[in-house]
Parts: sequence; C-alpha cells; structure tokens
Amino acid sequence: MPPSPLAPEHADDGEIPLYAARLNAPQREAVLTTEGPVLMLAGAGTGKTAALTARLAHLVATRRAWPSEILCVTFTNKAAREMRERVAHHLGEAVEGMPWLGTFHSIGAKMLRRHAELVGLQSNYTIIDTDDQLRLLKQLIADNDLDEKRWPARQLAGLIDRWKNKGLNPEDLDAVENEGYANGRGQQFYRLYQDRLKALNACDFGDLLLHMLNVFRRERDVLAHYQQRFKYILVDEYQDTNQVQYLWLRLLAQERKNICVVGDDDQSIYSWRGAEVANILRFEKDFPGAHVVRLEQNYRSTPHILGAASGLIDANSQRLGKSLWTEVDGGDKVRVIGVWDAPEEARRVGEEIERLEREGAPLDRIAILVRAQYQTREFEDRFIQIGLNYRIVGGFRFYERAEIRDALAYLRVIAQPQDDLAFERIYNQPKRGLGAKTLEKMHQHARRTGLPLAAATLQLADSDELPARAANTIGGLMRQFLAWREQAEKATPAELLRTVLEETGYNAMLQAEKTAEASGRLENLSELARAMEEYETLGDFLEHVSLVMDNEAGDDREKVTIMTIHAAKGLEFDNVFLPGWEEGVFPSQRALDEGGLASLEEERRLAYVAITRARRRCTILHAANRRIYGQWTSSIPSRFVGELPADHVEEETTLTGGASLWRAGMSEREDPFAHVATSRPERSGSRGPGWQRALSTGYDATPRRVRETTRSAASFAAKPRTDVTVGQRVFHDKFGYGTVTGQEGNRLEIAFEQAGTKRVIDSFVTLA
DNA sequence: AACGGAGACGGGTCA
DNA sequence: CGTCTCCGTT
Repeated sequence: MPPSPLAPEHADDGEIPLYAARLNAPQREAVLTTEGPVLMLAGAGTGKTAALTARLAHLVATRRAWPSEILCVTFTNKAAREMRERVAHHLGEAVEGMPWLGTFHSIGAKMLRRHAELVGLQSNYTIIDTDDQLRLLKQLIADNDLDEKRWPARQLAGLIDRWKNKGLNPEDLDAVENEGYANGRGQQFYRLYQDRLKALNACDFGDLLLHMLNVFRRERDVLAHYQQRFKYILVDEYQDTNQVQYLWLRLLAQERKNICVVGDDDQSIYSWRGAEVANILRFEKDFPGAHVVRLEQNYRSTPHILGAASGLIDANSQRLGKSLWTEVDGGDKVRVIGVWDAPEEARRVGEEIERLEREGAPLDRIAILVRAQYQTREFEDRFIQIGLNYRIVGGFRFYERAEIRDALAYLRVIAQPQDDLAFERIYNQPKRGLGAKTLEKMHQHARRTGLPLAAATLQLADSDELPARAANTIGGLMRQFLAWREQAEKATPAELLRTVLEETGYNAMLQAEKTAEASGRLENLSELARAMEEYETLGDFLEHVSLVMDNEAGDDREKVTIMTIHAAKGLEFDNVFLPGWEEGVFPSQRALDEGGLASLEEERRLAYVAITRARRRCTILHAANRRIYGQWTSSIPSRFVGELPADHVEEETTLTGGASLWRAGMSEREDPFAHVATSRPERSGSRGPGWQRALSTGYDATPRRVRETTRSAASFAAKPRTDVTVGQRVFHDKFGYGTVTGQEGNRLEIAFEQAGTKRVIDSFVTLA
C-alpha cells in the first residue's frame, strides 16, 4: 500500500506536497499507483503532463527510486525538454536532471554508445540522417547494377525503415516482406546497406532502436542490467509507439513490471509511419492486472468545442472509450463557414484575425491548422499582402538546409575521419576545382586500400596519381583538417566552426553572392555557431544535433501560426482556424482511395485533434471550389462537417460560398450554386459552371463588403513609414532585394530583383 | 560548373 | 499548374 500523498515520508506534518496539490482524483490515482502496470488514458487537455511529472516527482520524493533509476520516454525532444523542466520545478535543485529521460532515439543512442562493440560499431559512431541514407542507398543500387529508375532508392529506404520499425533484421525477413523490392532482392540490399553502415562506423535512426533491441535479445546480462536499473518506466504518447519500441519496453519491463504508459487512442494519427494503436488497445493483455486510469476532465476548451469534438469522434468504431467534460461553461459554438474558393478562404481568415487583433487577442495564440502542407501557400500569400505577421511551422527544418548540412559535414569529418558521407559532401564545397574525375580516383583508391575516403585521399595526394593541381588542393585541405582536429582538442565547438567557415572560404563564398538567399544562409550559419556555444565538446554537440536541432529563430514579433494538424498535436491556442474541410482535402483523397475504414477513422481522429487544440474559439471553413494540381475542382463539404453535432455548431454562408447550404438542407432551387455544392468532387478536368464562374469572375466574385474590409485593413493597420521613399533599395524576407517604385500609405510597390514587382506592406521590409 | 529541358509527382513527420 | 530532380549540353 503506497503512502498517501497527504503524508509522504519526507513531509513533516501532512502538508500536501507541491506536485500533488492541484491534481484531481483520477490524476492523483495515476500518481499514487506506483507499483505494477498502469495504463493512463488521457484525453486531450486533461492535464496528462501534470500527472506524469507529478508521478515522476512522487517516485523520487518518496525515495522509491533515484532519478537515475527511472526510464521516461517521449517521442519528441520538445516533450522531453518540457518534462525535464517541470520535474526540476517540482523537485527543486535536488535532482541533477534525469539521465534516462528523453526520446526513444536519444536513449537508444546513449545506450548504444556504451554497447557499440556488441553490434560491430565504435562508440563514436555517426548518426546519419535520411539524406545521407538516400545517397548511400543510391550508391549501393548503382554498384549492384540495379536500375534506380525502376527501383528507386526512396522506396528501398522506406522499406528498410519499415523493417527496422518492426524490429526485423535482414535475416528475419520472410518471403512476403522481401518480394516487394527488385524481385526479391530487398533482403540483399538491406544486408549490403547494414554492412556499409558498419564500415562507415555509422547508423541510421532506425538502428538506434534496432541495434539496442538486438543487444537486449542476445545479451542476457546487458538486458538484466537495465531491467535491474530501471525500477520504474514511464512512456508518454503510448498510442504512437511502433513495434520495435513496443518490444523494447516489453523486455525492459518484464522483470519489475512497473511500467506506466500514457496515451489517448483517439489521438493516434501516425499509423502511416509505423505507430500501432494496437499497442495501447492490448496493453491490459500484455500486462495482466494493469490498473487503468481515465483522465476525462478537460481544462482547456469550452463545452461547445468539447461537444463538437466528442460528437465527431463518436463516429469511430475502434475506441477504448472516454468522454471529456469540463466545469467551465459559456463560450461560442464552433463556427462553420462556407466560402467560394481558397483565396476567399484566406481572405476571410485574414479578416477574422485582424478583428481578433483589434479586440486585443495576441497573435501568438491564434493558429491556422491545415490538413496538408500545400494549403499553407494561400494563407502565406494573403498575409504578406495584408501585412499580417505569420510563421509557418514545418517545411524546411533548420538542419536540413544545405549550408547547415555543409557546416555539420566539416565538423563530422573532424570528429570522425571515417565519415565518408560527410567528406564526400564537402571535399569540393566551397568549390575547389575538384570534379567528378578526382572523386572517382578517390573512390577507387579507397576501395583498393580499404581505407576511409579521407584517409585514402590523403595518400592519393602524396602520389602521382592525380594532376599536380588537384593533389595540391587536396593536400592543402587535408592539412587543414589536421589543424582543425588539433584545434578541436582545445577550442570550443563554436570557435572551431567559425574557424572552419573562415578558413575554407565558405563565408567568403556566401558574402560574394550578395543575394537575399545568401545573406539568409550566412545568418543561419552564425545562428548555428550561437547554438553551439552551450556545448563543451564536439562530440556532445554532434550527438545533440543529429537527434534534435529545432528551428526557433530569434524574431520576437508576435505571429500567427500556420501549421499542419499533425504538427499541432499537443499544442493549444485560444483561436483556431481549420480551413479546407472538404471531401478530398480532409479527409484526404488518398485516405479515401486506399486504406478503407481504418484510414478514414485516422482522418477522423486527426479532425478530433484539430478541434481539441482550441481553447476558446474554433472556426472551420470549407470552399466550394479549389484548384488541385492546377485544375479547378468543385468540392463538397467534408463529411466531418456533417458529423458535428448541430447543438454545438453555428453555420454561416457568405454571399459567394453557397456550399454550406448543403448541410442546411436548402432546396436546390433556392441555392444558386446547388449544382456546385452537391456535385461529386471531380478531379479530371471537369468544366462545370463552378469552374467557369471562378475563372471568369476570379477575385471579383468577392462581395463588395469583403473587398472594403480588406482594403481598410491594409491601410489602417499602421502608419506609413517615413524612412522609405520611392527609389529606396530595400530587403524583404520572402522576395529579397528590390527598389521601391511606388508608395501609397503603408503600402509599397517594389520591383524585386528576383521576384518581380509586388505590392507589400512597409513593415515587412528593411532598408538595404 | 552552370544552365535548360524533360519528366515525374503532387500526405501527414519524428528521431 | 508548380516544383524538383536528373541528365545532357555548353
């Protein structure tokens, strides 16, 4: 019988400890049931993280375990960071951090550094990303006379990933798994790839988990060590675990069975990348006697928002079942707005946001959540036009940018001379006049001698195999590497990077370019150096960077957030806009075509996640016409709109967008666009009246009222700047450099050097 | 090494 | 329709 939180062993007089003070009954139950398996079903906004961190604090505060004896896994670095901060807050300075709190991958990487030799690696192995992975596979395919056109490396990469997610090694593949690629040669290539990685002293993301799983399975003493060490195991977002993660946890928890998993089957939206809802659905079977706790009191949203979301998710069949409730009352109904087309949708959202802004709502707490990335463009264009600050989350990640990858490649070669992939990336970057011919010689020599590429290249430069010029250049480069490696011993990683960028001429190359793009790249690089400041050794930094590297650039203006629903999971906003709720967009066409009921239900869970992000107001939009792959397509509102319980919804139709009349059950005769609203989505170039009207009237289909609002929004938003005049050269984040050719209030007409003439708001440019 | 034309593709994403 | 990648040409 665990002690009551009201009188934990360390407390003097029954005072409620800080970490348990504000928990409700089920949360408290989840915290206090420390022994044995626990399944915590936590609905959206029910204080899951609070319960989880309280549980951690409780385990430590009651001396059930030291922080180092608790394994706590999350899926994202962000979640891990947040948890770390909150636990530290509860426990004060008593806790020197928790060494085993982190993502599956970071924990896997850490363990693998200790046991690398058991899988044929050295402990300073490199973690390669998907780009390197692809290049490596392409090489293998080419070397083995396979036609890459017919059997793309991407496909192979996808398969290998899937196998690793399932916990399958090359020898574990059965005929069914193997038949998909190159007439049964998938297994052969998987094996070749693994061998190649070993030779490079490298592994990919999947290996971080699979290698360790192999170690657990093969080395009883290692497994026993971790089973002993981890007295308690906590897993966040359990509905997102895949097979290999599941196998990991099952092995580690087998001994003590003190495993607590937290999740929400209704928020499982990652089956396409290997997550198995089944893991959470069968937890009670895997761990007999599991204690199940349901967190259902929601602290985030209004009753209407919860009502709409709950009504929607009720349509799903495979559920553990939960119903969210709240003590809060009041609040607006969920609004559903039908508009004519996507540009109007963006205009409409822009106006609504400007109105919220005038009412004093902070832009930071407003979000537009889309189903697919392509939907963001319409909003981006519109917001630039009206001068509304926004940020798009996702898309290019910081560390995926060419300049960052180049810089990292230099550091990788310095840290790990066997890293051929990195060396190959930068041997001629910036340009040194080393072309394909030299590279081929380098590869040849490396193959002959069995040396890593860099080492082979060094030898080569000493011989007469290369033209004098190339030999000189390479010799020089290798000498630089030697010097940098020496410097790495003494200097901080950040200093080292700055040296490298200077001495290679990489900075000079970008400075010479003088384009908007190049100056952005320079900024990114100095940001990288800044981010490196906190790391003491190069190894530390590289480990971090290969697993993390978020892009939170330092612009503190308030911004509206535009992102995909997937990216929004776990976040909340006062005001949420959900555009594109049309059949074929959301649910997506692919989900409708393939995957059947299961994938439709995943789309519905996604819709549920979307609505439950909203704290106060949620606005859903659908357009009657949308251009898809350049074809105008008429569309009908999403079935999810129809599934929202009427009590919690308020419908609105603009003059032009008759589509939501579809739901209101208006007769076709009264609805001038009924043929648009009720027709099936047609993708193959239908030329219906809707299409004609959209083309012939274009933006002018907008009612007068809307146009006026738009104009006033743009010109009243801010006072015109006095430091910008016609003829002034300016810089714009998106369009680059240009010259002002016209000025009207705070609106500028600018002839951009790259992007042509655009009209933008003056607050979006800086003097150049 | 830089450019241009042909062709493929067009869903969400974490480490 | 637009973007990206690859390949061949200059």
